[in-house]
Amino acid sequence: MTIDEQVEYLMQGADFGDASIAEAMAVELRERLVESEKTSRPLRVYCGYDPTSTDLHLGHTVTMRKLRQFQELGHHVLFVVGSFTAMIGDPSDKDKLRKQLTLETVLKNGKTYAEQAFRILDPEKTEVVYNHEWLQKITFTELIDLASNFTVQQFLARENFHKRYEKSEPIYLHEFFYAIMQGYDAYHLDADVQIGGSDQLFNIVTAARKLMAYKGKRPNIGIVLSILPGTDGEIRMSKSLGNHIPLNTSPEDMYGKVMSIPDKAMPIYARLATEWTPEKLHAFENGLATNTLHPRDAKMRLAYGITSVFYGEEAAKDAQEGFINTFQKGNIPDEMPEYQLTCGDNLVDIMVSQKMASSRGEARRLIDQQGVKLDGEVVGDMNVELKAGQVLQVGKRRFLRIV
RNA sequence: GGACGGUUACCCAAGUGGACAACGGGGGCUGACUGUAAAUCAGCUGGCAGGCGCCUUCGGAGGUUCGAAUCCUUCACCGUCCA
Repeated sequence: MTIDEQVEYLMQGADFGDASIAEAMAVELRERLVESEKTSRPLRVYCGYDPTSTDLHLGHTVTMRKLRQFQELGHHVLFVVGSFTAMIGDPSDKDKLRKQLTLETVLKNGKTYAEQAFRILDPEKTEVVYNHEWLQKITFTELIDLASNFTVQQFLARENFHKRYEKSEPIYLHEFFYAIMQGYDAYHLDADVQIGGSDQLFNIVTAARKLMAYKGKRPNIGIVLSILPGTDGEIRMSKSLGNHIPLNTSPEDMYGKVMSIPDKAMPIYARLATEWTPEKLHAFENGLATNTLHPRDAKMRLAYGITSVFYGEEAAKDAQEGFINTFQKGNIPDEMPEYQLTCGDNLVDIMVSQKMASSRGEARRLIDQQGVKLDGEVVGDMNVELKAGQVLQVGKRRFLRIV
């Protein structure tokens, strides 16, 4: 790739919310790539992850994939586990205060984080570091020195603080330190580039650059990426909102979940969650925009693309075939859980015990709503006799073979 | 330390003595339709129960009342402001 192509590739999916910042960052990135090539010094690319939970989802992989792109181009990645910052709680992604965690929890979570991250990152070119190792040692004197570079107004200008301030909601003093800590990470690690979601714009571009400059280092370049929306297509993907696509799931489930996103979310998923090249991406977007690509086929391509990243081509293909067979043709899937019928079992009980309904009331409701089928026939009577060999279907996607 | 406000189901949010298992929205589920688990439309969404019956729920614990999410007491947590 030429340098210009590299810049395009690396800036793909970026969203600074302001064209002039985007332009400035692209220019700086270009300069540094040129420099790196000349001196054969790989760039140090930093992204921090606060391990507040253990299960990664597709949203977390957006920045990881960006790191991966840098690795492909020969650069060095610093995977920072926010072992200290997670204890403070980043105010960026919420308009509410996040609860603080213990170091023990954070370290444990961090470990599983890094493990899952290596599905995407190249371990050879990744350095995993924990920021409590240096942040914990900062003295009050140093902190005051750092803090004196910022004004309260700068922080209040930031949207999420501003909103809370307007609504008279609490803003804790320690939340201001979060940005300073993140900036200190970049300084401490000699980062050339820092990756983050667009909620990190302030931390990366304002705080870190300012702090690095103050400490006599060259400010890092920020690459601020769009936020991946959840399966609802609206709000950022998050486990607590229940709109996430987990990494630890089956290929079928991942494929299906991608198929369930709204049509309008397809372009952003393609941009942020696939490994597609800029050309492939453009073709996809153009196809959708000009209606030459059928939305259903587009989404299938997307689901396939995303699933194959995590499970490989084979599994993605199987998942796709299963999807076509079951949902498009309405056939019964090849594989499904089995249930050993015993004398006296009735339908409602089985549905509950096999987790096809969360309560007997719900099971009845599903039957009433004609959502339950036996061998393809709608069940009208909840006292039907079950026989071995039958296939029980609840809704569109829950199946059980009676044995 | 003082003044005031809050705590409702998965989430947001109504409800200020009875008709409240609790408005509305989101989410989830089911159905119709379709282009897919998209969009749209309709229904469902505490538990138990083969009828309209019972049980648990509105921060916790007590109390008043025939009757409370609603009133009183007290405790806990959260918040804003003043000092």
